[in-house]
Amino acid sequence: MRRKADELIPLEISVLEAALALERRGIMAFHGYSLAKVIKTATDRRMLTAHGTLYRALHRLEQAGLIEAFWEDPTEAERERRPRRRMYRLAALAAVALSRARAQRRGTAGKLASLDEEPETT
Amino acid sequence: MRRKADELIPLEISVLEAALALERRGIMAFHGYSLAKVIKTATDRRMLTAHGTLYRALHRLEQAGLIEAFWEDPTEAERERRPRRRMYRLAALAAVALSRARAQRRGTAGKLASLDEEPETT
DNA sequence: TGACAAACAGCAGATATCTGCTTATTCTTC
DNA sequence: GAAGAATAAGCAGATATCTGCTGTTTGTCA
Repeated sequence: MRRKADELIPLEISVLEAALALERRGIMAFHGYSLAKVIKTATDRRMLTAHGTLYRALHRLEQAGLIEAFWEDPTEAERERRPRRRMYRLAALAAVALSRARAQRRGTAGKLASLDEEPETT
Repeated sequence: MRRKADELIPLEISVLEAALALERRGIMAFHGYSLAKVIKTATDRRMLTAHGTLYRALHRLEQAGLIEAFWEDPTEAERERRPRRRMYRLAALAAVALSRARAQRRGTAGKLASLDEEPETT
């Protein structure tokens, strides 16, 4: 695909917008799997048939400095008897990058803003 | 199935024998997934189609005090980019229980002793 | 001996994350 | 405008552990 430096592709914009929406609801950290579920329901049909695409997008965003990653407290995962989550938080740069990206390609993404309404984010 | 108190069923015997064999090779701790791989190759045909059976057997053995469980160091899992393992170690009681069980039902299990030879235990 | 209850076996899938391979798309350069 | 290079998307499956449900086996008791 070869991208222009400093640009965001639709999936990345979607991730950032979803994170922003969560932040507005007071949820300051998210993880890949929850995002995948949100995206699957928000953008109806099959997307991310395998989750690899999403996780790779998260890695890219992390590398770009737009999100910050950290592993959740292992005792929490133990207590809830599930695999440990890698948590993400929006970085300060994200808002700027997002508005710039939105200005460039408007209308391409934005389907995930719908999670402003619904609860249920696990 | 309803079992007599203090008895071991074949799968449990297999697990303990596999653990004992590993111990003799100097490997003092094992985890469920590795055991599943060993069992799958040692007892040729399909066994443990789903791994649930094995994990439940491990829980039983833990409850019976024959193995001791602990979660591996999370930094290790991070470093190797894989889920955290729940490690098991034979308890002191295991040897006694095993020989008693072997005396009771001899010839029923024992297929896993073959891992005395092969390396490759991850 | 037959019925019942308890517990195991097997099936299916959830929870999370990650990687290798192939295919499709897009940018750049000529 | 076509070719070539880089990178994302999609497919498939590995790595680990766990749970709910159904079916099967076995010990016990009448």
